[in-house]
Amino acid sequence: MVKKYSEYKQLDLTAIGEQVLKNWEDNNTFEESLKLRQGKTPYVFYEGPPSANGQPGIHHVMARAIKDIFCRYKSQKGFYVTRKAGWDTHGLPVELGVEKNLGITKEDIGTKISVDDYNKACKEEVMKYKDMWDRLTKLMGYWVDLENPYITFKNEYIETLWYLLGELYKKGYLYKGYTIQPFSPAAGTGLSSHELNMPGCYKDVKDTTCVAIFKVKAEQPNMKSCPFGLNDIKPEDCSVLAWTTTPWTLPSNTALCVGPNIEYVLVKTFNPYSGAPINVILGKPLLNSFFPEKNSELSFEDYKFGDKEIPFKVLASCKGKDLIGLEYEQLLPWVNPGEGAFRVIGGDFVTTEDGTGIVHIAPTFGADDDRVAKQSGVPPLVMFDKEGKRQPMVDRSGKFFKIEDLDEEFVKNNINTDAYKAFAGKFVKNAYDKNLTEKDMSLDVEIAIALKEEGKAFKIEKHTHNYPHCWRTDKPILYYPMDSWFIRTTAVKERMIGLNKTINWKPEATGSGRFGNWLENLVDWNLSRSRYWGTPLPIWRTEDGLEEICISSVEQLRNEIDKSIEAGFMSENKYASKDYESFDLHRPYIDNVYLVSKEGKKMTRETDLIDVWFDSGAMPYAQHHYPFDINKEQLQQSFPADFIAEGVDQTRGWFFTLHAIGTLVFDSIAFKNVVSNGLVLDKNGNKMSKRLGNGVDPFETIGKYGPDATRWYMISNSQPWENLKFDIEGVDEIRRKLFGTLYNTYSFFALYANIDGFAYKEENIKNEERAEIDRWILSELNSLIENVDNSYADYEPTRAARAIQNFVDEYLSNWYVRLCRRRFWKGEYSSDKISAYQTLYTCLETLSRLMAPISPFFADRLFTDLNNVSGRFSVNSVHLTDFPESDKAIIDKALEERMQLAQKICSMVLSLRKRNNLKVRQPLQKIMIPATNPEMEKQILAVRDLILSEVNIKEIEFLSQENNVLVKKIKPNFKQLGAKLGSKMKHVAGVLSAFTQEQISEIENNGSIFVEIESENIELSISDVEIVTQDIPGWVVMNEGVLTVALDTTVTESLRKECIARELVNRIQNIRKEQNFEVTDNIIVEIEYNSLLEEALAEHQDYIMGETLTKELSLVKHGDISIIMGDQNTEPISKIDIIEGIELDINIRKV
RNA sequence: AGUCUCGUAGCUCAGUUGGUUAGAGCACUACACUGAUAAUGUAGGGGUCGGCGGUUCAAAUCCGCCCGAGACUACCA
Repeated sequence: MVKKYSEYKQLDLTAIGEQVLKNWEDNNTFEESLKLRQGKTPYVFYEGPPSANGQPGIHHVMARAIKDIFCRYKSQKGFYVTRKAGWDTHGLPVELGVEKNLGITKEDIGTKISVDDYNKACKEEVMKYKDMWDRLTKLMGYWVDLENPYITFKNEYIETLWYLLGELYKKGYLYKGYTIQPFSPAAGTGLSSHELNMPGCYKDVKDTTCVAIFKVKAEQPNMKSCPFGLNDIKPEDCSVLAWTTTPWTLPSNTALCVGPNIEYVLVKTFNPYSGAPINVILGKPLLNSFFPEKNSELSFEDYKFGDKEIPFKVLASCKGKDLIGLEYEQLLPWVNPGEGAFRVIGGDFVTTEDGTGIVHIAPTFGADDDRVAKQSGVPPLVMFDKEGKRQPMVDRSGKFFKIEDLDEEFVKNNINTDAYKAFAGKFVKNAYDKNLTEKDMSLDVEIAIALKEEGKAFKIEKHTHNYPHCWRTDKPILYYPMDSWFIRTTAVKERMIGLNKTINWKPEATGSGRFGNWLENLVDWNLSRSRYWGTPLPIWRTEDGLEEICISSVEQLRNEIDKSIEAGFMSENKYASKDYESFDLHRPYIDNVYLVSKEGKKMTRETDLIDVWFDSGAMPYAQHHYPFDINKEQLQQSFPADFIAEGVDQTRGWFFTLHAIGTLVFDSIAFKNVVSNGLVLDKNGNKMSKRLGNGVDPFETIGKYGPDATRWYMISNSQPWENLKFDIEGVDEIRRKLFGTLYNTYSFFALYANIDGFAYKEENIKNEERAEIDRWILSELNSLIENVDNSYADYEPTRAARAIQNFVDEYLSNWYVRLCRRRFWKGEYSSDKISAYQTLYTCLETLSRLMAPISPFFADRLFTDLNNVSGRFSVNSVHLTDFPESDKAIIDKALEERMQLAQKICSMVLSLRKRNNLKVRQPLQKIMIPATNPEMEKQILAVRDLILSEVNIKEIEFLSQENNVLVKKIKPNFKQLGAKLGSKMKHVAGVLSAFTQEQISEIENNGSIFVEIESENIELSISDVEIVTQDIPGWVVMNEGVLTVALDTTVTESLRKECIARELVNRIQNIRKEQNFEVTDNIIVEIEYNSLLEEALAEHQDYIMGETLTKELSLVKHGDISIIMGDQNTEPISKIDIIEGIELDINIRKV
């Protein structure tokens, strides 16, 4: 039995999704697609691991569609594309989720709940929505190996991380330092920026602020001359003004920071609190906020201490960079910070919005401060506690260190006890001191007063500013130096920048801009996190910090523990077994491991966990348990990645950590191509959020519109890296426009191919023997293949999708199928008909292969529906076929151009008909086209028949340009003339627009013409201008660009008869349809007599009968039709209206 | 605050190296077609190309500033 093409009642993309998914599962199609390519060149893809502790959203469909598209595409291109899934399982959100579920806080860990149970809860929490993720992955058609994912909490995974850290340690890239982090003395804990960004944390508070006077030193070893160019002023008579909202940090000041490009002034005035004459330096833009303009006229001689208005005089000005290096005396000489302090340094972040334009730098209490101080080699002000540890001036409870808590030696050598003792032990914020209230005098005030008394304060006032508070205690936080482990990324900064330039970023700007800038401003990677649920830092230290070890494998750990047992620091080795299921590398188990140092001292693990970004950045190696399960050669099979894709928010996340670890450990990029996709917003452009309830449920969308429409919409609507405004109506539009059209085209094909038994068994008809329109659509198809192939290869899925859409709608459906319809149902099974079938079949089959990466389900259905009959491919899925190859020999650009010309002409004629009320069914005699050149005439002639039949016209007449009935219009060829004439362009344009018909003829005939512009003769050649026909008197005319079409609107008697014949055909077809005849049924027709109809029949009877499969056609007198009503065969009489105002009876029955 | 991206019709988007009527689809209105028919075509309205300034004979396009949206990084005297 001949197989039939499946025909469907209607398009149901959801059902297609489900059925095709089932086929894939039944046939293991994904595995097959891999097997098929085994041994071929690998195309390496890395899955950026999602965290399954949150539900997947529609944006995940977006990100995963992009990943899937290129993996499928490359697979079709013959590469071996393995795709290992992964799960990101560590991190704060997991901890917070667990705490919320169990109703506990961090403090309860170890008391209300054992750390053991806590970790168990984390493992469960992190996989909470795994099933949902797996379901979405399958439903949306994302092919990734879910059976063997890498999971970041597995011991094997962690072991690879330790190995990598060990490598970094060996290279000296791992070190302990400190960073300035938000710290809550009230809660005694550091805070993450995440916690700081919780609503309500930033509050307006009123604090005492102080502008301090920093006296310039007499000796200036760094300055060759006075930066202000003044010789008569001694340095020691000058001072620098700096403002602070936290006067308690002033004793820790070690530098002052100016903006290199900001202008500064030296101002002569008096100290408002002492009346002493001084010269102060401050930012010029801020001059008047300290010195009202009017006071510049006050007399210095008349000033008396206590006067409200203080005179001032600007002596000179200079740039900030000129001040760099200026040394000053320590403001509050309590503690000696050592060499290099008390200098003016430069920093980009300095503004002149408030303050003095000069920033007081206390490196221990500000992140910016710390950074610029390090850059300039300025030391922080630190003290040493009893244990010999470096400490800032403030301890962890928020007070200045008590002298008795400090190292005696240090106190003796570096502390001015007399000055410091008055302040030691005081809390820097009253909120930290149980014995104080906000009404009591704050340390800020005390210090400000002390400065005032010493003549070192210029302005003291209350100031309201926004300051972060601890979300748990509601008390202000401090920025505080905290111990941290770092990776010295700055050591390979240049290398990272260099390697980044070899990465293909989509879009390019993210790579060079956002990522590039990030690398330019690279700082060392702070690895430390004070948490529970994460990868532990594998470093053990002796208590004095003099000896340490970095463990880089479980085996090493095992051996070290054995040594430790021998030394008596441990009693048993819980890591003795080689079974990775038998132990756990997480806290708290690992914290119970104590090792022994070379000197025989006990070593304790550094309690920090590492940044979870290290987990994901290490996935290229850890997913394969490198180097324990695979060696370096094997690693190179899957490193670096050819392609990764993730949201643009990963720039500083995953993209960075992949790149950093790749560079640090392997001196290599980690990925060659990266697509960073934008956000998915709601249809109004707002971010989707639970709070707003504007999120789109991916299951609902896929359930309603099917996975293909959803994917296609997301990819085609905007470039992946732009934000997508997700509008469900758009998905429906894709369903209708693209899949609906394609479905209709397929249905059309299937209908007739089934009738004719076309199964693509015949030899391919040679291209040159095919009809013009066949050659055209095949040319367009091959152009499309090339275009789509290039777009995918360039990681431009949107371009590919749009090109396919355009082809399906504009070319295939709206032109090829429309014009070729009758070739499919009319006539014998001739070679022309076979050519039509082969052509349409080829288009559909090729489309299925082109669109397979984007709409994998529909494409597969289309492919298998076709292939089940033709058996052209031996595989049972489009995803097992190769990507189509463009046949250059079939591409005929001239043909494509002239078909476009034909389409344009048709559209113009239809428009003319419309305007003149001449329906298409009314045949008309001719159209006239002025041929601009012989080439154009030739092109049109080649497609003449298509045009004529499409617009129902008998002939085309070409008018030569010399024809003087044409009314023409001339305008300059701007691009060419503009370059030539420059500023005279405007004049010439004006002159040309005023050209008479005679002048236009002159330039046409002579090839050039002289025009006078500003009494200068300029020669214009014919190529400098564009001449178009504007009108043909007596005709209805339309023009578009260079093309002009005129229509002969005369309806002759003969044309009218022909129209009647066509009307009749139309009515008969309608009735056939109404009565549900098969398209192949032959019929007998009887119509009521009418003289006009009779005349029309006389000429067109054969045509009418042929079109409608009528075997007998007769005209019957009015009333006679009813006579045969008694016949069983009879169908009811219908009324038709083919001639204006006359209704005729008609009867149609099957033969 | 800094860095980056984006801003074109009611909506979603095109718009080549600057070149003169700024395009397409959707939606809306009218008409047509009817052997693809729960499809299709044609026509129409609708734009200070975010704003201002500059370069140029010529700017949606190049430059500067500003406004708006978003992301990331910060939160600071």
